[in-house]
Amino acid sequence: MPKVGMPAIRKPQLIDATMNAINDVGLQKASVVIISSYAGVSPAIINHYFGGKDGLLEATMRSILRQLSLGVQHRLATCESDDVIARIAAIVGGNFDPEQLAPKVVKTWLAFWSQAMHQPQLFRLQRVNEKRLISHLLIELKKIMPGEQAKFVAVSIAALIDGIWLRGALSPNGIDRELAKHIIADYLEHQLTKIPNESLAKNDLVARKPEHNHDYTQQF
Amino acid sequence: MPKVGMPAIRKPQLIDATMNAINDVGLQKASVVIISSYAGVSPAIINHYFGGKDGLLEATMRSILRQLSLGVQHRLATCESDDVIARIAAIVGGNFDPEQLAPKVVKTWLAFWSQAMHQPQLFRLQRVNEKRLISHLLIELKKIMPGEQAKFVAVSIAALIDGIWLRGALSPNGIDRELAKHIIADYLEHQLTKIPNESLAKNDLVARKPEHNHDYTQQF
DNA sequence: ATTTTTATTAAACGCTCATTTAATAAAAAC
DNA sequence: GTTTTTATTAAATGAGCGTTTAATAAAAAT
Repeated sequence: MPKVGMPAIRKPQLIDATMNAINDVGLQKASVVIISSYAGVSPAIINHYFGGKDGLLEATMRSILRQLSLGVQHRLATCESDDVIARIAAIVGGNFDPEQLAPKVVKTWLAFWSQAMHQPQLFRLQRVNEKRLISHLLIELKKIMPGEQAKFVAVSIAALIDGIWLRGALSPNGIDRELAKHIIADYLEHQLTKIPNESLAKNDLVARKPEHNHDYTQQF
Repeated sequence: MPKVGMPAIRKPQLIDATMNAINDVGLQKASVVIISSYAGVSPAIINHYFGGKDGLLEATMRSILRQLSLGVQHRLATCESDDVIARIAAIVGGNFDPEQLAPKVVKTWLAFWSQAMHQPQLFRLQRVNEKRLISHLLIELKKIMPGEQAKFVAVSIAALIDGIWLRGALSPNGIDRELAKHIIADYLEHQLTKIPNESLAKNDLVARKPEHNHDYTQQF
């Protein structure tokens, strides 16, 4: 008994309609009537495919997160595994992918970001995404600097990504991809001059003089 | 005919109730019934004092923004006007003031941040606040580095502030004030080593080798 | 060819929302 | 001390919400 429903069109169609509705009227006013009218179908069909409005919203967020993840993966795949700087640029570039910067995606992102604080399922998705970004950065940074510094730099770069993204989201001009990459590349370049000498020897990842006792990656 | 209504308690009381309601149930579910019950008054009184729910929300955001502005002003007032690093630390410190980091303030902030994209009045408030931060930073940075670099550093620090703030807002551990200050101080320290020599002479603010032709402060 | 399952909708349902109305009581003005 | 203004509420109002129901038609399975 095969379980594939014929119209595999409906789900993506409704997810896209959700983003367009949020783009136009905001999450607060994006009712099932409005969303389904964007998709040209009946409101009741949202329950049929997603079990309710909440299910549709969660699926929409998942869709955006998956797209982001794929973008980063693709870019990483084109880098040599020992070219750390290129790989960090790939991670950053993936987060500033044109598709991620489309107004409807940006507005949907931000809506969910604020919504996540009061909806456990969205909150979990958000956290997974945050941790993955930090984790990707840490893997690369630890190849070239002590663990403590790597954590510090990872949370700093993550903050820069989110901060530039957030500021751009509310700017009439949108997000300037090239400026974003420039700021972060510049930051990384400066941090590289700070690597203690003995860490440049292979396999030496011991942190020296840890100024904080924090686990930065837990903090964020 | 004096115009001062007696209960000047009501407005702040309702604004505080609004933040508490948003903290507990989120903006989406913070109805006038819920908010007014937090304040222990009738829902109708919101219309009396604020002309409607929108007026109350705008007043709440104004209240938070004014508090932020005052915090920065106070800290700046305790700095010598030529101690640029201390003054930037004051601006950063004001943005990470304990009062601004209270959960109810953080959640209200974030709710408005996402709401602002679809509500012109909130959007304007948001923009004014963003521009003021950049402006404060620029005034200080221009004292010690070329204009182009100052703009670049200003938007970078602003992005760090917002990014750290945003990431912390969604972290179970909240925002780590000291780590935030450390990251930004560290960033600034590195930028200071990059100042071209002739700019260290007094009154020389000419930008050299502008790599971008952007006006960064417009971009954000 | 008949049955069963899936896709879809229009309409109804019950609920909650923000706002208005009408009324009352206290305060201020005169 | 009477009038006017202000503060406050309970109740009514009407619109909009997400979801359910009942019905239909198409597709798949038998």
